[in-house]
Amino acid sequence: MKFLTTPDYARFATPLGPMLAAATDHGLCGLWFDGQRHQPDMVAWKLAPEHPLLQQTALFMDAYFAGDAGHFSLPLDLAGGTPFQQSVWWALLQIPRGETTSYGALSQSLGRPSAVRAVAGAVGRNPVSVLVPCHRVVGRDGSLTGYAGGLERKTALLQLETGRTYASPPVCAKGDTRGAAKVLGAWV
Amino acid sequence: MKFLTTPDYARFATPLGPMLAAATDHGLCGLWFDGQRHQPDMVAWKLAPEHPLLQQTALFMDAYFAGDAGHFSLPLDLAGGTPFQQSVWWALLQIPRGETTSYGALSQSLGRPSAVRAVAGAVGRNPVSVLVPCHRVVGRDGSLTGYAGGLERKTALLQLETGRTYASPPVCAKGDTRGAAKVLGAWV
DNA sequence: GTGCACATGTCCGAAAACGGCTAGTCCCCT
DNA sequence: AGGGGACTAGCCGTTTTCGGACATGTGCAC
Repeated sequence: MKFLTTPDYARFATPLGPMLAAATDHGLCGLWFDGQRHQPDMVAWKLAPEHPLLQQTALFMDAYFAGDAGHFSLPLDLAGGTPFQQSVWWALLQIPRGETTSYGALSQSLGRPSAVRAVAGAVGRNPVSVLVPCHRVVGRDGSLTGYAGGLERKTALLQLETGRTYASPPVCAKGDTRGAAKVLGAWV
Repeated sequence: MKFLTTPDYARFATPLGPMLAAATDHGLCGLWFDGQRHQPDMVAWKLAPEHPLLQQTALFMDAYFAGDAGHFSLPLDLAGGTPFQQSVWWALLQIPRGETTSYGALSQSLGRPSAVRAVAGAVGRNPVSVLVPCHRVVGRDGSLTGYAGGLERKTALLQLETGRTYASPPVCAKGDTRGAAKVLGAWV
């Protein structure tokens, strides 16, 4: 995750915890939860709470978490990332609010049916959380499988969008202590 | 239970409750009571109440439940199912009206004397109820032991065919609460 | 450069569980 | 003795479950 120009950034609060937003001249280039994986290093970034786009973003997120389903029209700058990743991220934008898709279906729609795992990796590195709805991608069997911001947040986001309740993520999935430790490490 | 061509189906009433009949180009491929176990999923089936064979079937069942013992000559399509299952189903057709046989005797006549339990499993998955007389197979000691459409219906069918009265099935056989719950769930 | 780890899905083989059973045993009760 | 009920161990095709092997682009540590 590298940016051509040094982004401006700002922080704001949400019901799911503080978020960090970043913008370049071309648009919003990042939106991360605190403690999220794959965060940028922010070297030489400029704090700019009064940046118009960042303020719009904060306002929009307020509305979003209030349940407002309005269409968002903030300019996005997804130039950071490989061509493959970008194609995945743009594809994510096609998933309508309230719906979910699977990693397999997503990679099929990208014309790379067998690159499921690569797609999953790209989804996980989506720089603009929530707005680029990587949380709408779930396992073929409906299981949530993972989220860079933590499964709790993925659950909450889907619940907010669909109105349905989702099973809370297991503390230790399938006896995989390694994974559980990671999840805990990110949160405790 | 899978069919090569998507069957046509129709529903009609009987004294033992509504039935669902299904037919392919080759003949009658299914006849189920409402709530019967091992029902097909009916994906992409076509409702066709005017289908000649289905109408014949309904008429025949009317006559059957009226006590008419006439020989039936509807074409059957028993192609769904494994070779083993098909051999069992065809063997069932050899049991004359008014008679019963046992699972053990049936498996002996099939040349698999020790495959009693497997035969029982196949009998239970007979797709064409009543016409393929799986209800004429009882336990070695005369007990009715089971019926996918519910023991009440098995009792009624045998009573109709033999004129004899059968002991009504116990609400809770041999203290097996699990089984009893299933039966209740299917019927209530 | 090399190797490894990933927010997975599909496929395939092996193993286990599951029945619309039965015959044999053991016990208890006439 | 003899009959009936509870319990057990085999029986075997089918279904379900489980585990491993593959495929893939990328970032990161050596």
